[in-house]
This record gives sequence, structure tokens and C-alpha cells, in this order.
Amino acid sequence: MKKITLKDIASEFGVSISTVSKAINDSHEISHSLKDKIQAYAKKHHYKPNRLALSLLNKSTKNIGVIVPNILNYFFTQVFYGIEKTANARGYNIISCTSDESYLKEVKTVELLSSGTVDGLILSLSEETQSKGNFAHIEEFIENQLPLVLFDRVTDKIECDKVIVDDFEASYKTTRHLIKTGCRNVAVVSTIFNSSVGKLRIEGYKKALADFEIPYDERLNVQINRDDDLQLLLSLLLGNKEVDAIIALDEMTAVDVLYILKSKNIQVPEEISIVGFTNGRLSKYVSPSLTMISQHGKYIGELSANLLIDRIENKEDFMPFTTKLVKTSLIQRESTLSIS
Amino acid sequence: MKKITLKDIASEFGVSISTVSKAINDSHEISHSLKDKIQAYAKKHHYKPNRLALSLLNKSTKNIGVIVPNILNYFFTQVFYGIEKTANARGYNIISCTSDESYLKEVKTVELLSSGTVDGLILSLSEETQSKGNFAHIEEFIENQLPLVLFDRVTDKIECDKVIVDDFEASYKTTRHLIKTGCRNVAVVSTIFNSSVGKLRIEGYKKALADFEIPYDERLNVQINRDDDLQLLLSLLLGNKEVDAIIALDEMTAVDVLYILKSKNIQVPEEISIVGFTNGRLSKYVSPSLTMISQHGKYIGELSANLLIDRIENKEDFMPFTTKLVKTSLIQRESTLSIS
DNA sequence: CTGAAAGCGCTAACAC
DNA sequence: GTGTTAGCGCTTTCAG
Repeated sequence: MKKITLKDIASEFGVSISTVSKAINDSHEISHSLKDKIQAYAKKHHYKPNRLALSLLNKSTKNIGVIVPNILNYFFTQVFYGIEKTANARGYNIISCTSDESYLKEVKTVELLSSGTVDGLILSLSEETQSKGNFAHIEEFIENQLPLVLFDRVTDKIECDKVIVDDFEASYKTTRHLIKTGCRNVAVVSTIFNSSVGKLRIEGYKKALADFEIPYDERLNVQINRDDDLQLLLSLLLGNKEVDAIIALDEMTAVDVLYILKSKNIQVPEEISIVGFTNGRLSKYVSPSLTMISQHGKYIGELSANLLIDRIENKEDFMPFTTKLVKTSLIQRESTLSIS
Repeated sequence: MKKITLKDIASEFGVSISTVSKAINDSHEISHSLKDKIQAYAKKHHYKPNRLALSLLNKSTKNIGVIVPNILNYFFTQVFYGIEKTANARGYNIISCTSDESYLKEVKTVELLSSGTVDGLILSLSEETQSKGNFAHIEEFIENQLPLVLFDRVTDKIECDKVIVDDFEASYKTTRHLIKTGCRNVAVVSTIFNSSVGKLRIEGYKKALADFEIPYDERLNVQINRDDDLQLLLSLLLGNKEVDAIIALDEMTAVDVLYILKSKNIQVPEEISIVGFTNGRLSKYVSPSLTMISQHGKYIGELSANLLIDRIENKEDFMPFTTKLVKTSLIQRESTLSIS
């Protein structure tokens, strides 16, 4: 049995198509007897109005697009989870896409989504897009009158609602914490030095150093490219200076650093403390467990979805754009010393 | 500037709407001069045909629906990744939904998706659906002539393409491996005893025991409910008998078991070996690292997507339904003994 | 109470 | 070469 339409029901009862429509929508202008019969028939045959037709008519799809750089990253998975949950609760579906950190794929995806498939978009910029600094595709998206929420990886060049992690404060308080536990030579290992997020974290780190009158040392700021050998760069770092703490800007790197230190028989945290960004599943279970910064991904997702849907449903009122700053939490475990 | 339509362009040039359509689609029946002008105008104003209108016309949305029980589970994230990748490569978008292991949410989602939003569906049954055994919603989906691929958590009650992990073989070979390393009392800890997958794994386990003429002992088959205290049940298990190996049917449980054993000062693998299902990110990094069964999630996703899209694009030909059985790999790490 | 007609944005026969 | 018409599935005036 094929998908059933109003037309089918109409011819079945020998009435017009609009009568059927009204009957199904329980209009008062239709006689009870007819309504009952038609409704029963519709139920029996699992009639469901075609969403495409409705969307075309109402200019509202009840879909929202989500583009994240990499779904395998636990932080984004969590955000995604938060988005999905609140969007569903508010009657929206998610069209999910991955940019794979590629500028081109991001552009293509945004264009695709802007041609009528979604009522709005939640996006975290790909690394390549951020380092390129070319945002024409999202400007164009906004010109189509479609609301956009940028989260985590954002840019000043675009005016829209944003949800960002307070990365500056996060690395500031982390660095300060490390210093208070007695560390003097805090290094940073970053795989995301091109992204807005990576830069903010470096700024917070520098600010904390400055506040404690510790000079910033370029050599303690280690940038890791995709093909770089972390082991090698870490050896260089350790050869340079008496490093006593390392902040890793992502979870994977934090764990890798831990393992490299262990293989070098360096005691964590006695000799070197480690703190990592993104409190995922790994950090709790490695040994020693890692002190991490939680970004509250699920909450960020919820916030973004609510912001977007509010915007979708109040298109007339021009609310000013907001930027929500989500504070992080430092989750202390075994890889750092306690403040004495 | 609002979204631009054919109508807008038509009135701009004082021609008919269909002329514009033809011009934009580069039809030979339109004069070069007009075509050039219209195409230039369209490009300049970022004209994009409305996908909803096209979908309504072609009865093809180029969307596929994906419903997984829980996106935070790394296996499903991987499958999802695989689906996304190949669907995109073949020109399809993903509408992603989570059932949250709830029967009701699954039913609602399937119904929603069946009303014209997608060309087909990839689904892994929620645990509640499997234990309930009620598949009316997906039968109804199939009646709408929409192709369906079931993966991992499947059922015999539905005829469609399926992609499943060879869970029987997986636990068979795992159990056999453990026995060959000298273990005699292999226990199983399952949180998914209601699901098809969980049951198959128990079957494979039993078969291996039988092949080695080791009697099956009910007490070594531990079922954990969501609210149960693993620690307690494990203590009971260990009090019962000289357990020398534990197979955990999911990664989280494997890690938990490891930590509980460590807290009891039981040596892994010298006193007790551990093997877990799902080779996620945790198992490699805990200490000792865990021997795991990899289900090749990404590959399962790719396979499912290809199967579905093949079916979508060859609706006329009645290909018989296939069930693809994906073999697992046993990834040996430190939590098991080697075969001497 | 029921039906005809218009229109959402687009394409494809079929005229002119 | 260009325009008219019909139709995808549906809702919504507006007539009857």
C-alpha cells in the first residue's frame, strides 16, 4: 500500500479534496457523520499529511541544521546531544552535518542547507574556515533571513547569536591554579593554535602569568601540527627548561602527554602536573586520573538550540543578538597537586 | 534581501516563470542572450532552487533518516560517522534522531520521518523496543514503500536489509581464546541481556564452553540492570567460584570491572583476565590496557548507507533482502594472557 | 455543510 | 524562442 493522500480519500468517499482536509482537521463546517467516517478511514490507513507540502505552504520546515567540525570529538558529541534533546522537545528535527574541519565541505553544506531545508542553523566553524578567515558563505546564509547560532568556534566578523565557552577565564584560572600549587614553569601544548578557541586559551594563560609576574616564555608554548611528533616536541620542551606543569588544549593530547611522561619515568604530578581541556571519558580512567576543564557541552547544545528556536519563532521582533558565555569547571583529579 | 524565487526573476525581466526555469537549467530552447542575462542575475543574487518544491515534484528528498538508541555511545557515534560520510559522498543528507532507548520516542520518530521527510531509514532498535517485541511502527514504515536498513539491534520479525555484527562468533572466539590461555571459569557481565545482540553474545559464549566440554554455570552469567550495583554483584560473583576471566558486554562495564578488581587487589590478567566489547577510546588507555572486541562501527555505517541508497535508487527492481554479517576483531592488549 | 479556486516554488509537456 | 498549463499535496479563502 502506497502512501495515502487527501486525493485518495476524497475519491474513496466521492467528496472533494478540501472537504477531506477540513474533515481531518476537525473543522466545524463539516457534518459530524462525514467527519467521523473520514477520520476513521484516515486513521485506519495511517494517513499523515505530507510534511513537504506543509512546509512549502507554511514556509517552515521544523528542521534545524547542525554543522560540527567533527562528530567523533566527544565535546561535539555532547553538544550535539544537547541540541537534539531540546530541539526535539520543542518540536524540531535535526539535520546533522559534519564539516570534517574542511572549509570547502563547510561551504557546500551551508549552501545546501540554505535552500529551503531548514529553518535555522547551528554551526561551529571548521578549523580551516577559521584560519582562512573567509566567511562569505555564512554571510550569504544570513542574508536569506535564516537565523544562525554560532557556538564554540566563532568569529567577530559575523553578527548573530553566539554561545561560547569562557576559554580565556578557563585557562586563566587553570594557570593560576597550577601556580598556586607551586608550579613556576607552566607549558602549554596546543593542536588548535589557529582557532579562536586556541588563541583565547593562550591569552588567558599569558594573563595569569603576568598577574603572578612570571615572564612569558615562547618556548613553553608548543604548537603541534597534525603530522608532528608529539614525543619529539615534548622532549625538546623538557630539555629546554625545568617545566613543572603542562596544560594540554585537548583531551587526546593530555592523555598522550601523560603517557609520554610516564614512559620517561617522570612522576605525575610530583615532578610535572598535567591539566587538559575537555572532560571526556578518558581522563577519569587513566592512571593517574587527569585534572580536566569541563566545558559543559550538553548545556552549550541546549543553550544554542533554545537561542535558535527563540529566534525562529519570533522573526518579527528584532531582538538584539546575544553572546552567551558559558563558564567552565576545573575538575581536580590526581594529575595536579593540591594547593597547600 | 529575502530568498529569491523564479517568480522574482521572471518579473525582473518581464518574462514568464518557465522561461526563467529553462534559462537557469541551460535549456537549448532559450536564446543565448536571454540565458546569459538571466544566469548572471541568478548567480549574482545567489538563486538556489527551493529543495522543498523539487522534492515535492520528484518525490525524492535526498535525505535519509538515521535513528540510533544513544549517540553518546561510541559505537553508535562511529556508525553514525560512517553513515554520514558515505551518504554525503552519494549526495544524501542525514536527518539524525535518537531514540534514547525508549520505545515511545522511537515510534514517534519513525512516524515523523515516514511522512515525506526522508527517502529511507537506517535504524538500530531501542532496547525497550526489542524487549517489548512490538514492531508495528516499523512495519507501517515499510508499507509506505520506503526502504529500511536495520543495523546491529535487529529483529527477525521484520523483513528488510540488515547489517549485523557477528556477535555469536565474536563471543565464541573470545571465550575460546580465553580458554586457550588457560582460563576455566569464564564469567560474563551483561547490561544488555534483553537485546538481540546481548543474547547472541551469550549463545556464542555457551557454544565455546560446550566445545571445550566446560559446563555452563548460570551463576557466571551476571545481568546488570541500570540501577544495580556492579560492585556488589561482582563481589557475589567472585565469592561464588574461582572466576579467572570476565567478558564484559560493553566498554564501560569492562572498564568498571577492571577498576573494581584493582580496588580488590586482584591482579589483571594474572588472576583474572578481562575482555570487553566495543573497542572505544577508553580501553587503550587504562592500565593495564584492555583486550577488546572491535565491531568496526564506521564500516557498519558505510555498509548500511550503501545498502539503503542502493535500494532507494533501484526501487523498481526487487532485489532480495540481504543481511550482511560483519566480523569482529579481537584486539589483544594487556588484560589477557597470551596463548602459551 | 460542501466545493471550487488560488497558491506555496518548481518542472515538463505542449502550444504558439 | 517563449508562454501556457497542469500538477506535486496541502490549506485557506470565498462561493454556493
